[in-house]
Amino acid sequence: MVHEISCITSLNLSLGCYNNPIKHRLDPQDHDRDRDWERDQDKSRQQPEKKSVIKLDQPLSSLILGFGRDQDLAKLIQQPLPSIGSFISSYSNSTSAKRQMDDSSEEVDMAGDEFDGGARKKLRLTKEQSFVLEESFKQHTTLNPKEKLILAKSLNLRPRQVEVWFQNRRARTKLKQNEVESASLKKCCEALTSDNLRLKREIQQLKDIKSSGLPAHLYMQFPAARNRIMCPSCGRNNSGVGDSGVDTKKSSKTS
DNA sequence: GAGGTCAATCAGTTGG
DNA sequence: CCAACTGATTGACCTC
Repeated sequence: MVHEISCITSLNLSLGCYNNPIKHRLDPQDHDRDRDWERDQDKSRQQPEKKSVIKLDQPLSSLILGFGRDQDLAKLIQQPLPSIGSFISSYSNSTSAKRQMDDSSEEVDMAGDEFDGGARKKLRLTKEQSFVLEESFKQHTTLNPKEKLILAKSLNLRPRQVEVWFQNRRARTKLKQNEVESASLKKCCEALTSDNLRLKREIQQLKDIKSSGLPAHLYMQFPAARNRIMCPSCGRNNSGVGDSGVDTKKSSKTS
């Protein structure tokens, strides 16, 4: 399988997001936390990048190799892969996103054009960034501070963004899991309800037969009396309940 | 109190 | 156009 990822990095904003003039409600703690990181990034933010096409026979396979905790993550920043070097997330709006897809050959300097008209633009992680985050998440659903920093640095993201990604990922994984669980519980409940209904009908049927005055050896030939009933909790099959409601299999054993 | 996670929510983007 | 997805924020709570 060949993954072809087109990176129109000239259209991406190389982490200029930190100057976002209208980034509202920024957590002051996060700001402090990320300040040092931003200073580091300022240096590497300058070089404009050209469009590059990355072909991955095995998508970033070298990254998957043993994502241990710190040491393995540390390998990320040492990766010579061009894709790692060009992990540049972008703030996109519908127009810029379209431009990225439709007009990929044209170089547009977006560095000073992150927000037009005061509209908030949303960061979209690149495929590569998402991929690495996903792989990392598969290994560990939480990050320690060191891992967070390493991952952030390797992906050209703020530590806070990595943190938020993991938070959201955990929340949404849990949500999906709950949906699956509730669906299966609903199915189970429906099955039990219909089973309960059937059993009630059978009991009524047996009562009717019994009240008709037929001898036991005759009415036991009716389906309702012969049916084997499976206990939903233990999964054991019980013989049809007679008028006493006693498990006939058990009673025959004991007698 | 610092630093972490989680739940709830908002809001921009995307795809049908 | 709308539902789904997803990045981001906020506040509550927990642990050390």
